[in-house]
Amino acid sequence: MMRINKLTDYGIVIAVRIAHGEPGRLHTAREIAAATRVPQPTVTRLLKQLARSGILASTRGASGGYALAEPPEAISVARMVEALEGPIALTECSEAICNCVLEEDCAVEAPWQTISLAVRGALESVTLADMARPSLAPPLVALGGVKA
Amino acid sequence: MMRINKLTDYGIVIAVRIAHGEPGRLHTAREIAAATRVPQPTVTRLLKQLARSGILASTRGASGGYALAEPPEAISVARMVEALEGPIALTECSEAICNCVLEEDCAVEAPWQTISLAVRGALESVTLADMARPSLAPPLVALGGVKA
DNA sequence: TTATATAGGACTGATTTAGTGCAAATTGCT
DNA sequence: AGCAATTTGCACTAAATCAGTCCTATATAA
Repeated sequence: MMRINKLTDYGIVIAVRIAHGEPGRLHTAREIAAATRVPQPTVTRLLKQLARSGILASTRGASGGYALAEPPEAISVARMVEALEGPIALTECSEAICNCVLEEDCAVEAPWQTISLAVRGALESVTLADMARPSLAPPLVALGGVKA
Repeated sequence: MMRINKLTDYGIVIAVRIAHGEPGRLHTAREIAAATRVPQPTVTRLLKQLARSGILASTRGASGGYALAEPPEAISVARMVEALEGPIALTECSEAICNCVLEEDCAVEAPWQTISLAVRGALESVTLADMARPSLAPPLVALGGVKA
């Protein structure tokens, strides 16, 4: 396991979808729901969240919609993950305040912070542009929905 | 968020606890529960799991208990995480078979695999020995339970 | 044979996550 | 001015996962 949650995954798929279009174009929640097959209320929620954290720019009213607020090269996966599910911290102890009531063995804390930083680095180094451009990555067979 | 679950965290704290003692010594579930303040049934469960995956060696019967099956330098955090919560995969798509029913935008898959590998590398590079030796890490202030 | 431990599984309650729904605010078009 | 399309912001429900417990069987030392 050890996974980011499904909503975050969807959120990124949605952002990738928007990145695919021409830069300035506006995308409505409905359009994206249809294209990604993610249920519309969920799409709506994710778009709001991404807009609130400055990754997407929203335009209200009729013929409104969402567009990227910055070029896709400037948006890291780390930023999207943080926008969608909060600070990247693998254990409770790697966050600011340690609530754990374990013994002094909780000196385990420091290594965890090191690990969290490394993970963060990994997420930081991949951008929305990388995600949107499928086959620049090594031949890893990117077929969705093929079952067996 | 994006965290490993509490049980995995406990499991590692438990392993660290065992690593602290003299190499060959046996530790019972009860002893470890008392030392770590993790409820005993939970400790029992985690010890079993760690033993089954070969990280701990168990001795049954009276005066039995658990010990590390290998030197702490040989046991990576990645291995413990995998023992406790299965393969490290950030999204469903980064596992062997992709079940996602999204559109072809699921080319997102390949970058995720890259990221998963990086994360795995981070977890791989820290060993139980590192975790057990608190202050070799930079001065990151390792105080457990301090609230405000 | 008895007390102490691990082994393995089934079960339950609590927490989190995924998904839905609705009323308000904003804007373009007629 | 009024209507339709669209985002905004919350509140709510159902489902999945997680944390924790318990029970029975097996092994070993004394």
